[in-house]
Amino acid sequence: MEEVFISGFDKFNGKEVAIKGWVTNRRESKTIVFLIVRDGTGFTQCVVAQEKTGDEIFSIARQLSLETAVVIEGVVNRDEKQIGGFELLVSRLAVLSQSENYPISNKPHGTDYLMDNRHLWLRSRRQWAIMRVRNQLIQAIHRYFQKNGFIQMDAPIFTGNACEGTSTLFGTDFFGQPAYLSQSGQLYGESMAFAHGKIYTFGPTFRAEKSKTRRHLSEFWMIEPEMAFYTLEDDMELIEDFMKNVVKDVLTQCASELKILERDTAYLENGVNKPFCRMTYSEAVKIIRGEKEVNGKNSINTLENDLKELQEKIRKVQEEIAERTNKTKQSGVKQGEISFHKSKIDALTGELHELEETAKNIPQWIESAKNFKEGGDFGGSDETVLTRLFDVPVMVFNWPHEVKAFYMKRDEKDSRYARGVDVLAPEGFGEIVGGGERETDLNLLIGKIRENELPMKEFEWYLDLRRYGSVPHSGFGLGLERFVAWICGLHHVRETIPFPRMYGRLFP
RNA sequence: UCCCCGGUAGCUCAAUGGUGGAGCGGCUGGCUGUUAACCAGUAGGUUGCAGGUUCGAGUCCUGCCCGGGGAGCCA
Repeated sequence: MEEVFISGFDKFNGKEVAIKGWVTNRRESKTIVFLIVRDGTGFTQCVVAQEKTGDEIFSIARQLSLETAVVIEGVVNRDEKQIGGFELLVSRLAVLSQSENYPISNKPHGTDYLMDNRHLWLRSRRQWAIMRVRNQLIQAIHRYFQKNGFIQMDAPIFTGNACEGTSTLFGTDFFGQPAYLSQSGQLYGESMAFAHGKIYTFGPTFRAEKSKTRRHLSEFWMIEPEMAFYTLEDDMELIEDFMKNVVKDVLTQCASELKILERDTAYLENGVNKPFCRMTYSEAVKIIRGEKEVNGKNSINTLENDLKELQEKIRKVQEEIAERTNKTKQSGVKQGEISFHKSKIDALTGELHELEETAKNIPQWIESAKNFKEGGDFGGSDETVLTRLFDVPVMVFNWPHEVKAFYMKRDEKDSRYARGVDVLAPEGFGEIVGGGERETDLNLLIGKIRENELPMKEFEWYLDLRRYGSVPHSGFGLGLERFVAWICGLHHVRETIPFPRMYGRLFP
């Protein structure tokens, strides 16, 4: 008997095989039991018919509880209606390990509950699909850089100084001296690029801000390429080519996972096929404020329309809830129907809360957009306002130098600006890449370090890069989890990493 | 740190200041090639914690804890 994986069923149609896995769902009737079994590589329906297996195996199948580990033998049968396109007609079945009262059912759960059970939640279908997309994206990133002559060289995680001097860092004790968990490998990346030309780091990064938003984690993975002899323009070319390639890679390799996630891939395909939008910070500010139109669309009007549409949607959802509530109260309604309406109402209530939350925010976003002061950094809402007008990622470059890190190169044509670039993903996902050209002038750098009141001594090694063969160079940082969230169309980055570490969450 | 919302059965949610409910899940039985299966029965509660107002508090007030969303900060 050949032992196979569910992912390889297509090679065994009509043949008898064995699989090992876990029962994720069971539907039973008098003479037939349907099991949904997962083996890590996929999910499949196993059909246990009493007349085929005999009474003993059939009665075992009837009593299988969720997440019981099993070994099953049966014939692979093509059936397009089933998940994965196949099912297994069971001939024999044995329990490897019984599971009782599994905490996660096929019914809706709240996020807090699911996060408390993250170690088990990872088994469920959506989470399984997300992790496979994450894996594919990581592989695609490595493939891209390795193919294009980049060397992976990782930066240290313990650092003696607060790199950019801005973020709140996690403090720790390094054999008696204060040390911090790295918030960026940026400065180390530069020195490695001067040794190897083109490098990238790929590692964990830590931020201690008490941020509670859908875009923040305390511990996340960042990819930071750094290239010698690259200008800002070269950097932007690379970012776009890189993003197009890895997104395309994931779209083709993870089509079935994205289908499980019910991801509408239109914007992702745009990202692959259409050129990204590029604009200067000053242009972006005009657009955000509504002073400049994009393809006939004005930011403020667009938002106001969004709000109207949202309010209309809220009204409809409220109506539907009222309607369904009425139906459950009418006499002579069957239990099943009541139950059906109940679950619909619960889902709608959740949807309503989210819609109301957004509706509450939009007026604030409009205000903030109208009153945006030139010279400031974009907030999350400004990013949404701007990207709402585009169906491709937007690259904003030449930022006011005050809002960017001290190492960002000053624009030679206009010293108010620094040669930084942020890439904003469409569909409200916001900034997923931040990068730019680095300052090459030793004295300008020293001035910036003083201006930011950073400890000069700690940066001496970094300044050496300008003393010994300083050349133009650029790089960028990509937030892996934000990228995964965009590709999967997820509401929150916490689902993009196996065990998220965020404000208020250290377990499991 | 600040602003808004929430905390009721294992889970998801109801309950004009007046006897705490439903669905799911569990258990028992029944029915059907089922797709979050269905039907009947059954068990299940210190309403986040502490105090206050009231004849009476899940509901009102104060403080605290926890969670969600947003601001700030950022990828």
